[in-house]
Amino acid sequence: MSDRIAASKTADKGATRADEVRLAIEEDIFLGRLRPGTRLDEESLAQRFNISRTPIREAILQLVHAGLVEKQPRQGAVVAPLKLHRMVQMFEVMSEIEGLCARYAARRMSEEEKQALKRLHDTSKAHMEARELDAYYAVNRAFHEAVQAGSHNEPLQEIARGLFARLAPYRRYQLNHPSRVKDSFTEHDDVVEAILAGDPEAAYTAMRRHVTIQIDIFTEFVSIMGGNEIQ
Amino acid sequence: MSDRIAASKTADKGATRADEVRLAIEEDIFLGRLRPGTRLDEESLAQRFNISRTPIREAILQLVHAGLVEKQPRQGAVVAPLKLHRMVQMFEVMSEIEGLCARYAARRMSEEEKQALKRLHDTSKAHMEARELDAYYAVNRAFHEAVQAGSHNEPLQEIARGLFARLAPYRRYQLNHPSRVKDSFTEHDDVVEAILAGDPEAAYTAMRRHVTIQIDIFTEFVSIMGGNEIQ
DNA sequence: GCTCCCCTCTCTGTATACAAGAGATGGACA
DNA sequence: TGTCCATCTCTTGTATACAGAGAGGGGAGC
Repeated sequence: MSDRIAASKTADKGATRADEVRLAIEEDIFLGRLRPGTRLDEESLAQRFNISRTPIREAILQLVHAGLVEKQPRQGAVVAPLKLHRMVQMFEVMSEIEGLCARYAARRMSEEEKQALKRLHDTSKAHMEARELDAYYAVNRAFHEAVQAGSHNEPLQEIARGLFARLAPYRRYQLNHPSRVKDSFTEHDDVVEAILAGDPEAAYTAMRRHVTIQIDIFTEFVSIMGGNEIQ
Repeated sequence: MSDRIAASKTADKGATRADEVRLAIEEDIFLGRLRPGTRLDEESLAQRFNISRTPIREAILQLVHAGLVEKQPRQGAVVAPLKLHRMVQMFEVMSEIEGLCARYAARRMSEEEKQALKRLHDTSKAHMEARELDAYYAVNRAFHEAVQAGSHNEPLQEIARGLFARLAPYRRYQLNHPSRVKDSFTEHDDVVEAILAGDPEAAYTAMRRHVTIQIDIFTEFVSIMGGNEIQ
């Protein structure tokens, strides 16, 4: 399994082993190979990546501060087992943060940025109509990132990215919902229209509603699954 | 200088050396003993705290992820030298985040929390009238933290704390401004009134304005100092 | 005299060895 | 048979040793 590092896409020149390990574990969490609650044993990880425990520890620390992993002194690290009420709170914040991004984007996006956003949106329409779920999901993410970048506020983007990363492990449950893709597209439509028109409040409202709806879907999913801790 | 760790206030049972070092460096940054741009040499720090480089490295990593320190692979760590435009962006986000906290607080604070907030506010009034600047500053921080806690949204509080930590090194410039304390108190007054009355939008507006004013003061300070990078 | 290249030296990144705490396990006693 | 305590083991935290990358200085060439 030590080929994992070599397989890492981001072979940055200056990157350290710790960075590579972090990316690999991050991906494992995102893709569900490492599920919330899973113990991260330093020694096993060291063997898996064929390196010493030192860079493993650094990688885990980075993940702890990204909120993806929890760690108690002398008691090891586990993939963050999100409590339901905390997830709802995170979605709540996410809706405000993304709404804020949209508001700023409506005011600050250049004409080029607006056209790029429009193109992304059109691409997603094609994927929707072709029922290409994975592709739609990918473009959906790019769409949100474009709006975040359009805010022209780096700290805000960092916050949005951080929240997205922490919610990502759970997001895969969402687009399975029947007709969700079509609704999602319609909501995006409102956002794009408001941003292109340069209407900050409409953009804020549209984006905030779009993300808020995800909370409903998520809680619905959870109520079906039962339990107040998702593992 | 190795007594620094022993002198640490938070002698938590489970805390590691790395945590203690992090707290110590954090305090140095907040109090201006370590100024933005200062190089953090692992070996010197290890000698200063009389421990090995390993926990020092972990502490630095934690500070990097808190945004207080910047680090390039193989080129060491420096206390984050904030660019002016980034600082303004951070204040911009901070005003929205704190406004959001106030909005939620107006809806969600219990009667006990509201009374505690009122008491804090009364205390700060006493300090203002007695012209006790440091005491006012301390209570001011407690006031903001109380509102944040009143939001009953942990991720939101974490974001607010993170931004506060990153802005703290520069905040000391602010309350020196003539009559700032009195204005600050008046603005707090509006916030308290709105929260006690349970008026979310008024609370949001009042808090947002309170923080936004700090941007003006800050940019004024910078324009006096000149330069677009603060060291 | 200036510039460019190479060497050296310092500091970071990684490996490995050691220490210490937390949980598990087994035995003894009630 | 159940519970409590001691010990033991396993994992994490820390120290130290080693390796390798960058930066800086000195010398050679132009």
